[in-house]
Amino acid sequence: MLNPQQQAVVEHPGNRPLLVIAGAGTGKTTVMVHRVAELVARGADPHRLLLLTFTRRAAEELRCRVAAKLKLDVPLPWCGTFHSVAAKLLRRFATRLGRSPGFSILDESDSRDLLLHGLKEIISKPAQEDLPGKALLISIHSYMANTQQSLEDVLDQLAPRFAGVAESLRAVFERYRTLKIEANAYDYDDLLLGWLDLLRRPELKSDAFFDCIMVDEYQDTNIIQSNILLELCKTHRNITVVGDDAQAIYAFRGASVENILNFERQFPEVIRLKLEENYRSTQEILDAANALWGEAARGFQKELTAAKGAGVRPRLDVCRDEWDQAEKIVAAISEAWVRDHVPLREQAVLFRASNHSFRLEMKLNECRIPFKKYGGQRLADMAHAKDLLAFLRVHENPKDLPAWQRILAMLPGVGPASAGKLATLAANALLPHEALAAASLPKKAAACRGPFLDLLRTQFGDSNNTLELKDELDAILAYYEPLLPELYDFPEIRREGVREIATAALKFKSRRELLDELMTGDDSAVRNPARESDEFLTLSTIHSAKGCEWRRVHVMQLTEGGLPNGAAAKEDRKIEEERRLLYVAMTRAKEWLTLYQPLQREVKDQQGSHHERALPSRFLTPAVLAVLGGGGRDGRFSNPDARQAARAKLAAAAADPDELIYDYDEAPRRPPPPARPFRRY
DNA sequence: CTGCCTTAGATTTTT
DNA sequence: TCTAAGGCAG
Repeated sequence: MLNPQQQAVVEHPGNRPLLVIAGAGTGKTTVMVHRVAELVARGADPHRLLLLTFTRRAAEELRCRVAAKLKLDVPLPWCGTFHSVAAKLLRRFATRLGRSPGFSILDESDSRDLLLHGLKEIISKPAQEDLPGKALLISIHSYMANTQQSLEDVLDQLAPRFAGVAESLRAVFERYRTLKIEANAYDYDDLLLGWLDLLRRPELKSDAFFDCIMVDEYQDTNIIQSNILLELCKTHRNITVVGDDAQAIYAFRGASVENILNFERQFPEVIRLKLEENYRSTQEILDAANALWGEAARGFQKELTAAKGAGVRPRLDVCRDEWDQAEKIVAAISEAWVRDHVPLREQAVLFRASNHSFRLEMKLNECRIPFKKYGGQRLADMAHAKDLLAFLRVHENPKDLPAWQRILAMLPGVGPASAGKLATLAANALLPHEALAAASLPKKAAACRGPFLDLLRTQFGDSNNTLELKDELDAILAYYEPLLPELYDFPEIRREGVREIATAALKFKSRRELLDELMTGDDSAVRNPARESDEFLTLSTIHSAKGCEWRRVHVMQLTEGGLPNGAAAKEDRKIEEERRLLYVAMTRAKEWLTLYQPLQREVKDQQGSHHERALPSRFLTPAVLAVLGGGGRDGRFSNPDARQAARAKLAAAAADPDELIYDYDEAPRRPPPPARPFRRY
C-alpha cells in the first residue's frame, strides 16, 4: 500500500517535470516501479519509456522489478545505465557521427594505454618540460571530460603548478582524440559526449525517441548527463528525477549535488515532492544515521523517521585486528542464520574498498558459506577476460588498435614496441590476417605463428560471415589456452576463468551484444557463475550497495584510513563524501546493524608484515557512539546446541558435506583457493 | 633499440 | 599479488 506522498508521485501527470526528494528507505524504487505501471496503464508505450540509473546493479534491479510488476516477458528495452543506453543509441546512429556501428568501447585501462601512446608520440623522450605524471595526466583528462571545463580551469583546480605546460597537454589530448577516431573507439566519457552530440544534431529531433524519462539517483549525475536530459525533453517536459543529497557519493567522478538545485532552475515549472517516511529501518538504526548526518558540515536538514517502530540497537564491535573482524562477522552471520533463521540472502557485509574483504572471503571459503561479491574488480577488467575479449573486439572492429596490441603482445618475443608496430599494420590493413602473415615475427614466436594465423583466417577469412559465436570462441580458446602458462603465474585459475566466460558468453545472440553487456551492462551473472543457489551472502562495496537493502548489515573497517579512506583524509570536501558513504551503508539495514572497528592493521614490510595501531574512524564521535550499543559478547556461539544446528544447516548448503563448517577454533588452517583470479591489466 | 628479468613499492569508489 | 622501472642481453 502506498502512502499519500508516494501516491502523489505515482499519479503525477506527465506534462510537468517532477523532482522527488526521497530519503533513504522511503520506497523510492517501489514508487518508480508503480509510476511506470501507472504510465503504461494510462496508455504509454513501454518501448518509449526511458529509465536511467547510475550503476549497472541499480539498472538491473529496476529492470527486474518493472518487468515483474508489468508482467512483461521482455524487459523494458530502454532501462539501463546512462552509458549502456548511450552505447545502444550510438550504435544505431553511428554512421551519422562518422563512425561505423561496430565501434569498440574502451575501458579505463584501454584508454589509459591509448592516452599514453599519444603522449609518447607527442613528447620527445628526454622531456624538455616538467609534465604531470601518468596518473595525474589521466585524472586531468577525465575530470575535463566529466565536468566540461576548459583545460585551464581544470589545471587551476587539480594541478596549478602545471599551468605552464597547458599547450603540450592540449596537444597530447588532441592526439588521443584522433587516435580514438582512427581506432573507431569510444571511451566511457565519449559515450556520454557522443549521445549529447547526437541529440544536438539539428537534423535529429532530440525528443523523438522517448515520451517519458525517469532518472534514479539524480544527485549522482554530472553536468554532461544533466545536459543530455535537458535535450531529451526539450519539448515534452515529461521527466521525473529522484534523488537524495545525503547519498551523493560520486563527486570524484564529476557528479555534483548542485544538479538537484539546477534542475529547478532548468525546469522552472517543476513540481517538487518529498518522500520522508522510512519503511526500511527500525528507529534505532535511523537514530544512528541521523546522529551521523547531524554532524555533516553542510546539508539540508534531514531527520528520518521510521514507520516500522522500535527494534534492536545497532552495535559497534571492537575487534583485535582484521582477522578477528573477519571471524566475528562470520560468527554473527552464522548465528543469525541458525538461531534467528535469517537467510543468507537477507544479510550483507559492506566495505569502503574491495580489498577490505580479503580476509573475510578467506574465512567464508573456509566455512563454506556461499557469497557473491559486488563492486571492485569487474569481469572485463581481469587480464584473461580482456585477452579473450580482444580477439572478439578485433573481429567486430578491425581498427581497434588497443585490442590488436594486446593480442600481438601475447606472442613470445613480442613486447610493447613491436606489438605496437604490428598492431598499426593490422589495424590499417584491409585484410589483417594477410597483412600479419606477410609481416616478420621474432624467432621465438615461430611455434605460435601457425596457430595464430589459423585463428585469424578463421575470423577474417572468406567464411567469417557465417562464423557462429560459439565456434569463434572455440577457435579462440584453442589458440589462447596453450599460451596461458607463458603469460601468467597461475594458468589453471586463468583457464577456469576463461572457460567460465566462454560458457556464459553462449547466452548472447551476437558478439556485439556480448561485448556491450560486458563493457556497459550487468556482468554479475557471468562474474559469479558458480553460485546458482538462491542462498548466498552479499559482500559489496558501499558504492555498489546503494539502492539495496538487507535485514542484517555489517559494516567493516571503521578506522581512520579504512572509512574514511586514507586518500580522502586531506580534503574536507572528500571527508564529507566519506561521511555520506557511511550514511549510505548504515541506512541499508532493515533491522540489524553492526559496525566493526579493528584496533590493529597489518602493514607489509621487508620481513613480511607487522601490526600497527589503527585509530578509530573519526565518524565514531561521542554523539554517534551514544546511540550505538557497544562491545558485549563477541560473536561466538553461546551454546553447543546452536553450534550443532549451525553445522547441520551449513552442511546442507555446502558443496562438500564432509568438509567442516563454521567453528574457527577447529577450522583447518590450510589456505582456501582464492575467491577469484588475480588482477593484472 | 627491444625484450625480458629482477627488484622495489603500492594497493578507492564507477562507467 | 601486481605494476612500474631499471639493468642487462640479444
